[in-house]
Amino acid sequence: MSQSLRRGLALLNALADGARTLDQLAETVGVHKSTAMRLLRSLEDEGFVHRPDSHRYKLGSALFDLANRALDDVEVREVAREHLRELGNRTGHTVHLAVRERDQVVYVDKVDSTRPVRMYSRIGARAPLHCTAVGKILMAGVPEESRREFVTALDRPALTAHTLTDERTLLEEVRRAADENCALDRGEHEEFVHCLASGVRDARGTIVAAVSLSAPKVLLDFDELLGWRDEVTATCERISAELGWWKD
Amino acid sequence: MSQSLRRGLALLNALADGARTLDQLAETVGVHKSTAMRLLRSLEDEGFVHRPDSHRYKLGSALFDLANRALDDVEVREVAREHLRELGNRTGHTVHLAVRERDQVVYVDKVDSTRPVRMYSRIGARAPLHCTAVGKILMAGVPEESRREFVTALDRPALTAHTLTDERTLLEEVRRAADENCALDRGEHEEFVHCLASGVRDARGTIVAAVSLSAPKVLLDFDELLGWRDEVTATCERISAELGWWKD
DNA sequence: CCTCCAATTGCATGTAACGCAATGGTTATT
DNA sequence: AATAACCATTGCGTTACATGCAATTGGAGG
Repeated sequence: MSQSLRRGLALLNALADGARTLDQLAETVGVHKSTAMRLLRSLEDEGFVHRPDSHRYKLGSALFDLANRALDDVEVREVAREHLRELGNRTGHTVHLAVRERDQVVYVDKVDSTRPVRMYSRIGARAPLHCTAVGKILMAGVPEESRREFVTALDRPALTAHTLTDERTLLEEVRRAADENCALDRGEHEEFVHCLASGVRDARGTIVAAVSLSAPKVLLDFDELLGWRDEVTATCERISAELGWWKD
Repeated sequence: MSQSLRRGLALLNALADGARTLDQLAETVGVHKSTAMRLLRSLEDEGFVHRPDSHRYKLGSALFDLANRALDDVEVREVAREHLRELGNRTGHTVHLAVRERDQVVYVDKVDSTRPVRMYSRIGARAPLHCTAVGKILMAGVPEESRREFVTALDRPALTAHTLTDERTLLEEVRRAADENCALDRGEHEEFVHCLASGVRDARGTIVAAVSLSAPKVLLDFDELLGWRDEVTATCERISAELGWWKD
């Protein structure tokens, strides 16, 4: 179904990690190079692909444009921006804003750490729900009646030695996240990084985003991280308030 | 050629200004709704489209991801980042980093003005070459032998009363931009905004990007703008130096 | 319970996309 | 300078794929 569209998208994905030549692209996508060329031509006409010179293909600006317009569409982002910056300044650590998309976390904004040792992350990056602090918060936002089912259905691969793969334990963590509006990731996603997250609610009380503070363990030990807890939840409450939510 | 791919991309464009329903989308791209649905399904599978609920389609996170990875690929961006920030802090006005893509300017980074009156712009946005300061600089980067031809071939619509539509005048401006590494836009793109730009060179001496300072005329009169000229060119020289260029 | 609106599926048709192989242009190699 | 290697591009014949239609399902609201 929509073979050529899928192939076109595959080409874009292939281009995501740098410029490629036609043959390489044809190869990685698994089509004849003439086919690849015709697809690329369409992509180029629409500005999704750019050719700096005749035998190199790169991603084009239509993509930047689209993505940034789409990010504008994430209303919470604009509201949160200033608050995230402030949290970043106060703590000096990396701050993320994340939303849920199906069974994944999507980072929609971030404030970089001011410390020399920075984590690598990128707006638009995605991560699993089960092993991230933001993920736990966002799962806590799933209506209680379907939450169990949702968590059960989730793929829960162990990404580090600390990843919670057990359904019961994870459900318990999510419940706690829901109660306390605070969740943790103790190196469950990346061995040497831990995070603390809290949720943002809109006017209807639905959790629409999560804010997290992350740092390499070498820079910030666990107790210090917990020490920022109230700052993080307060930030979320301020954002929620701007979105029209009143804490009952 | 690649009809379905083109249609798929058209769907993405249609989604760029907000969530839409299936029928609306089918309508705007001019296909039967069953066709639209099948295309959307492919887009959704690949994460380019997201359905928050069953009858709304939005742009998906694959797009954010792709775009931000592509932006990482613009090497000059990373190098420039800090310098732009500094220029922004020093001047308090909006700073843009732009590259050329065919016959357009693409903004790849920006630092927002600290003033209450902000201009609206967005990373990934595109603009014409002939009526922007960055555009003139980037055209100055076109090799001299083909420059005339390039400028001539350009569409030069008048966007404001001040837009230079005349080929000779524009060529002259571009030549001056090349000589002085400085170009101006006196409300030629947006009536009430003026800009000053300068170029960034890579190790081979090629102009790979332009840095501009923009402000609404009400905030900054023309002489004040010119007063920042040396700051802007110095910023570009620092960036160029980091890219391995030595001024001869 | 019925109505309305939007999403979805099955099916028959024809076109649009495909792979192939040959050509043309540019850059490296001897 | 000649040749090899690489990459992009085009014409062509074939068929798989995408399409529009019309009927069906599913949900929201009265």
